[in-house]
Amino acid sequence: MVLPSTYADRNCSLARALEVVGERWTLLIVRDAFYGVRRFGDFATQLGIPRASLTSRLKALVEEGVLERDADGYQLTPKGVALWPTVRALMAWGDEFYSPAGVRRALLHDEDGGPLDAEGRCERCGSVVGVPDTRIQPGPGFQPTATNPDLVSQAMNQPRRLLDPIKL
Amino acid sequence: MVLPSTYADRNCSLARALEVVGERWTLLIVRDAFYGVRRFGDFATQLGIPRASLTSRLKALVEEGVLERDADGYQLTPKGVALWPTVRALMAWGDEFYSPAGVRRALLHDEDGGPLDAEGRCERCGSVVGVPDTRIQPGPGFQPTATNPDLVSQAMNQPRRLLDPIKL
DNA sequence: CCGTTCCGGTTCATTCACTGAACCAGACTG
DNA sequence: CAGTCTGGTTCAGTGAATGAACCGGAACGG
Repeated sequence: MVLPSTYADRNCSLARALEVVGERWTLLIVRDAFYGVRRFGDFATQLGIPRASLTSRLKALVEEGVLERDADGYQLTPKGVALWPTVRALMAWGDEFYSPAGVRRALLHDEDGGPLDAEGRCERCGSVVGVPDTRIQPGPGFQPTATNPDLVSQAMNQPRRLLDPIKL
Repeated sequence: MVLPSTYADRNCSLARALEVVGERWTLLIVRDAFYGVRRFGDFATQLGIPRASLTSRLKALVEEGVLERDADGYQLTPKGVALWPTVRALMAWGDEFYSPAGVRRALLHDEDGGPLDAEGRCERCGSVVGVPDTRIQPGPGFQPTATNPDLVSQAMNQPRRLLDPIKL
């Protein structure tokens, strides 16, 4: 089962979408890609995913056109970037019900620093903020890891714009 | 593994959310609950999920407070209803990239019949439409099944409001 | 009463995928 | 040319998903 293969209901776009991004790890890989992770080894260390699983997931995502591969590694295609509302909605749900101290990662409009509302609109200037103009940074619910984190995580925890490639 | 147990990154709300709704079938069960499915047997026949898997998923969702069980079966809690933006975003993504003929299920404001935009706002009256006021019905990309579908699917394919229990 | 059906499961053997550790090959580096 | 970094592949062990069969209580039906 490269993909979770045919869910029965052919009329459900949700089922179709889940065949692509519904497997364990897949959406976390996509999230890392939004954070600017590009290289195989960086995905592996940051997620703690077995390398064999990572290979299989990356291959599937490239075949589906969610990621594309170039000399620098893997990055999101427009189709992959279109998954942002999904990722944002799930993160918001997780923050709401599993992070009593507040959001772990805050989303801001990079140009004016205004916070984004639930629909991804800047509360300061009112415009709909595109993915590359979105800044992500630790929020009140952020918990610094006791053990010193790997370099990739350190880079990811700095305020940064989405899709900006991580340089080490 | 009742839940996909600890993804490494404790600072990611997405990982936390996926521990709850990230397993195969789980989000489809939640979707069916939005459609008004309540009974064990109805979930089983509509999804084609193995009954043992269904038992395990329903139990996990009840334990997590996403569903609650009563005499009529299972239904969404407020925490479960809060998953609607996630489900909507994934359905929209699936429609956009895997349904060339148009959306398979259209979302409308039940009161005035106006279509909903990407953020769940009624394009006719402009108000943000709550989940119980959302009507769902077959859209242009809907494909009637060749084989005659089960009664549950038949009921689900009629225009109906979300959360309205299915009566057979 | 007794038999039947419906419903919501459980049990169990099989299959399949995920895991983690080890291995490997090409590119670059000193 | 030896060593290391990167991006994998291989493989055995384990645990979860699958599907078919079984089960027990409640609600009919005669």
